[in-house]
Amino acid sequence: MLKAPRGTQDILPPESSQWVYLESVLRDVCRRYNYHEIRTPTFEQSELFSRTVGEATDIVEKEMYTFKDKTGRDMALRPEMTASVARAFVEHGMASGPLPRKFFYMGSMYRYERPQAGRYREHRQFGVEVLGSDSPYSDVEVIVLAMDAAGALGLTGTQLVLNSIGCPTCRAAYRSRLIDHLKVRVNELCPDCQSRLERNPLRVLDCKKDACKAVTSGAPGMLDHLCPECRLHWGEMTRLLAAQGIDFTVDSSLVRGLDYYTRTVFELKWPPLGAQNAILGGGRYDGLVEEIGGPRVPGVGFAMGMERMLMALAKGSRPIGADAGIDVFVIGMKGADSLASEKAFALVRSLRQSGLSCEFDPLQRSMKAQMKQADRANAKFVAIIGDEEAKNGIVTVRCMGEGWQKTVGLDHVVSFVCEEVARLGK
RNA sequence: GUGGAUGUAGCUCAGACGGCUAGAGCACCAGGUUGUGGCCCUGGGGGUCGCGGGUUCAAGUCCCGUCAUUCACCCCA
Repeated sequence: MLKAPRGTQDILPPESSQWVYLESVLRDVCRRYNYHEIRTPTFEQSELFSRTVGEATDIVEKEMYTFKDKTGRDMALRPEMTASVARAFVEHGMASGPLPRKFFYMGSMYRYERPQAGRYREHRQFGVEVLGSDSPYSDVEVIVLAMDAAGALGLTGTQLVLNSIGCPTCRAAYRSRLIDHLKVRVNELCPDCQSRLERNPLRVLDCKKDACKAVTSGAPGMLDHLCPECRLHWGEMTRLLAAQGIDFTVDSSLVRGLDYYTRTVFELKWPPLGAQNAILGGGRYDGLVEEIGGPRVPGVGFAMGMERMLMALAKGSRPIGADAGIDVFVIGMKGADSLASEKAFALVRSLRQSGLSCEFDPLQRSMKAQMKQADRANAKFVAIIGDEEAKNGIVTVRCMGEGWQKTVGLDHVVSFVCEEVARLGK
């Protein structure tokens, strides 16, 4: 049997309505923050990601879905969105327009990983990007946007974790200092960390192995080695966050897995989710636009794992997205001729054109069977047209909730039902 | 990529030591009411027991492989 590829999933009704709900809440938050939607291609030249995300990162090294197109160009399904947004920003000369530009996006990302709960090969992200502002206010704006989005969705119990990884200059200095410190006891580190030592020493800091923790416990912290500019930015940003009443914890071991980050990095965690408990993550990327050949334009943003958010909402606070029922179910009884059925079908269309949600049974089953469907569809009203009604130009209207029914002339049944639906709605 | 657990109907699950036509609840369809839902009763449809090998007179049950899901590592959203 044919199955959906590993790590992918079908989103079926009624769960799909939860996605619609999630998307609508996020869009409304973005409207209030004046962020505008950007849509970019699902695949890009592979080079875009190897240059920005980083040649030596797991994402580029072993998780990208790459392929050659018919002319032999190296392409990749996008593993993340920030590089694409930056590319579009440069390609369309937005740097010479008003700055900053503020974008949001929603879409599928692709990474060849071992699937587990909260981690998929195709997953959907919502995210925002601000390009053209190096102000700590922008860092704080995207963070409070994230917090407000979580709040608007009713998610409680999240933890905001922050760190600064400095700029290329102070990070390089810190890096060699850290390597020097770790080298002294290199043989006490786990094999993973030994190989990480030269490639990505910051990662050694958040290794969970006790042996490594012992070695790193006295290690210097990045925050103590920021250059004056980075230290100022960090200080301002944390001060502004605190002034907004945002609780956060500083975690000097927080390192993001993409090379383009500078200064601020953060994650919003929701512990009950288990191993994959970061609902969203992001940070500042002041060198990214330049890296892809654009001007010096700073940026900051985050990405939210939408599946993870839905998992958290389902597991936590309150259920969402219950589908409301339909307004009217029209029953057309199959009689000696098809007159009643056809009149019923015409009525369905009129009701729909008038703005009501309406359903009928194309299989023209028995009255009982159709009543059952109406009940299952959670219909407020049932309109019945059988031989008698068709002949006399009338319709029997039944209110499912209140139990009554009456006959109404076919020519004013639409307005009658509209009024009744409005009455129930109050 | 590494390790553990799991895989029987659309869904949730039963199927002691291998042994007749593989079951239940829910869902679905029909009938009980010749034109009236929710409750109830009766009946019905639906399963290559994830897939492929092997052991055996006999495999849903045991063995191997494989695919998928899941938990953790890793990584990240």
